[in-house]
Amino acid sequence: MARAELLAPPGPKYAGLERAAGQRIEAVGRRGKFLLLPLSGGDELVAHLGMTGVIAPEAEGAAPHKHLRVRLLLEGAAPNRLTFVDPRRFGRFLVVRRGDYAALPTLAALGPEPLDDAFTAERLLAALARSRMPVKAYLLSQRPVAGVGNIYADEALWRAGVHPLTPAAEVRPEQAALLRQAIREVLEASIAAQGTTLNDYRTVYGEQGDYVDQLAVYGKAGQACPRCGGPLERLVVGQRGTTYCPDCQPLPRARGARARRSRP
DNA sequence: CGCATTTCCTGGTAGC
DNA sequence: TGCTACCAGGAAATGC
Repeated sequence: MARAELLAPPGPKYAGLERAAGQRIEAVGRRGKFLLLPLSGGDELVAHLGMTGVIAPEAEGAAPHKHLRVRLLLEGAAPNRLTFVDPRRFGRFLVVRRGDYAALPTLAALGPEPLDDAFTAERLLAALARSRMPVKAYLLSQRPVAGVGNIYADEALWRAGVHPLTPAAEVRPEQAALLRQAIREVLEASIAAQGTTLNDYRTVYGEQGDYVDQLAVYGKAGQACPRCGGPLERLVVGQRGTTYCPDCQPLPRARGARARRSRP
């Protein structure tokens, strides 16, 4: 590419872009929610869309987007300008030495790809055994498995019948197997539907994702559980809004808890 | 090191 | 209409 232009205030989210000039984009890869584009000079462009980021070609002759943060000037015939637009600036778009993820600790410690064969029930169980966090919060950390965000965590936990507050280390082996399968099914179905468009998300072709029509619980507190018909409830887990079915996703009785007699 | 808390950001919406 | 207040959340920074 000829150059990477930074249109946002400089900062760690947009580090190293000046080094991209003159390097060829050699591939387009992905790990979890991170896009990885190795560059010919030994660097790597790392992008994360956050919640509202969009990577798309820039229309000829149009005014720059209000929230344009980065513009890549590519060589060759138009369309040869690729933009990163990100209203809320939760996204990242930076250049690092290839494979050097010191500035991206979540990427450095990312769990297995959910659709890889390596993501087995046994591996998930072993990962969960290492944490005392609520299972949902631990899933969101990206460490037991890559790529599961707030929407898909709620959907998968509901499918597996696992309460989001279950301590990760107390998830039973059979629950881990159900959860692993549920994560894979939810992600595969969402990919087939081109993702979940709540407000902003668009595919690279500008299309909305239709998985929103298949959501069972996310954002549906107070509505009927599709499985049992009871009311879905809302919690906050790991600072994130969480919807679940109290009947289909029972919290296991705390280990070592004493039986307590209610006052007559 | 593990985990809880705080921070970053803007658009949308509720309430007055 | 215009104002304030608040909420949404992925990952990093900070604080124990």
